[in-house]
Amino acid sequence: MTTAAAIYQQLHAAIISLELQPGMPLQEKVLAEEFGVSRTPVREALLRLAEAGLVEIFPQSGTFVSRIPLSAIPEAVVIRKSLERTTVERAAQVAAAEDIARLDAIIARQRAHASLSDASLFYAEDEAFHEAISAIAGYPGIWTLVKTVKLQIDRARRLTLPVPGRMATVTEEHTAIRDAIAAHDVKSACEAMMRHLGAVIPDVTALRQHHPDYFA
Amino acid sequence: MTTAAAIYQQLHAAIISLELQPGMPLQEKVLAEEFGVSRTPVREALLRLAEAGLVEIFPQSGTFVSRIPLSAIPEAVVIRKSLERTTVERAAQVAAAEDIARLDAIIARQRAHASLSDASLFYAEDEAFHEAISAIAGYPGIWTLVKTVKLQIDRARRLTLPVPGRMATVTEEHTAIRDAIAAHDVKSACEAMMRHLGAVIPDVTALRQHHPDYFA
DNA sequence: GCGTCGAAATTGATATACTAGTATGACAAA
DNA sequence: TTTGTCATACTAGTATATCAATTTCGACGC
Repeated sequence: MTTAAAIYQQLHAAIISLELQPGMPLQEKVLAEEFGVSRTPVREALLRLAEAGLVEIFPQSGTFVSRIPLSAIPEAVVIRKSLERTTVERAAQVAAAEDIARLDAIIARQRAHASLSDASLFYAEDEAFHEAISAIAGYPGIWTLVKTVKLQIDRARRLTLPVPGRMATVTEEHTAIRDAIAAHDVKSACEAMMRHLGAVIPDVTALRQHHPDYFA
Repeated sequence: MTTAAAIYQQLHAAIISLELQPGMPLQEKVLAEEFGVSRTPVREALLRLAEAGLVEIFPQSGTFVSRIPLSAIPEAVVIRKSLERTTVERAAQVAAAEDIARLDAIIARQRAHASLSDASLFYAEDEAFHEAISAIAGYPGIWTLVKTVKLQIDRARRLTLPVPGRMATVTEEHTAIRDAIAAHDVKSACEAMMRHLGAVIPDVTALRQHHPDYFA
């Protein structure tokens, strides 16, 4: 992998995890020194991050970690629902036994991580579940698209307090989706997915009070 | 606008219009000389094009105009249908009189361009129509997303022979969508849009015969 | 308090050079 | 003839130094 790609990944992860706070300045020169490389790969990484909406570049002025665009979050949720409705409906139509087995394996790992309260591993399996449904539907590119769209939602969610028992709730919702797919019940698969995605919308107003300068 | 952005736009247009043929090599050095700039802005433009899937960069080897990924086109159509179903349904719910007027204005211009057989202006208004629906629905970002997804579809369509009377057909389909939105008839608005988008799928097998080396 | 000027800072772009993979073709060996 | 190896040329990736263009911001004078 190239140096630029590595820097992109590191900055990407740091911004998503809020390790780099929204609004924080990012200077090419400083980053280049920190990473021990020249400005060139740093620039490439920042340009890609700007396209993803994770940093904002103001020419001849400065580069900053983007503030979370609260106004765009409802639209992002709508887009995600639209796309994942498509994948789950198709998956419910075409899923084979081995596909269900894959989903079961993911849910099982999720349960294990939930019982150990390992949020990071749990989150990874959550993503794997949705990605698997996209793959089962035969539309793997849709998950790629969803990932880019859900970026800002995830950042906002990181700011919400962890709700006790939420991992268990998510696992139950996943199980409901899995059951509907296994039963080839398109309608209830769709409904279960909509319930699941509807529950993930962060409480915008509360966030704004606690972290006023994190949002645009 | 920056030099890099200008170069990006020029290359983007040239690739979409097939002026730059799929598979054609693009050398940073050569492009830099042609545009009369240094390698840096050319690189930035190529990197953005690579993210959009319009060029393929093979490190330490070469950069090429991407071949059209025929296998990805069905998925792109599914994604577009999914997203535009969402916008048209919402638009049918919330459209005001002035919104309908905007659609009418676009359709009127389209009719004019069709009667003069000006394909390029007609195409621009076609895009404006879908963009307007996205805006009316309150989800302008969805059109941005659709634009990126439909890139490869558009390239493939450029290779198909112009069908006589297609402009008239498209205008009729747009009118049907407009009427359903004006009537706040969500169901038939959706159906009209699906008919419209279903008619745009290029004939993949025929293309492959005529331009075998344009596809991946 | 307000407007203006100018220095400092930052990204944008250039030029050059070097590194490290990759493709190519010639050539030798089987 | 086929196969494997090697030398070569070529390309993108990175480094470095420098200048340009623009914005930011504080000092200064009014």
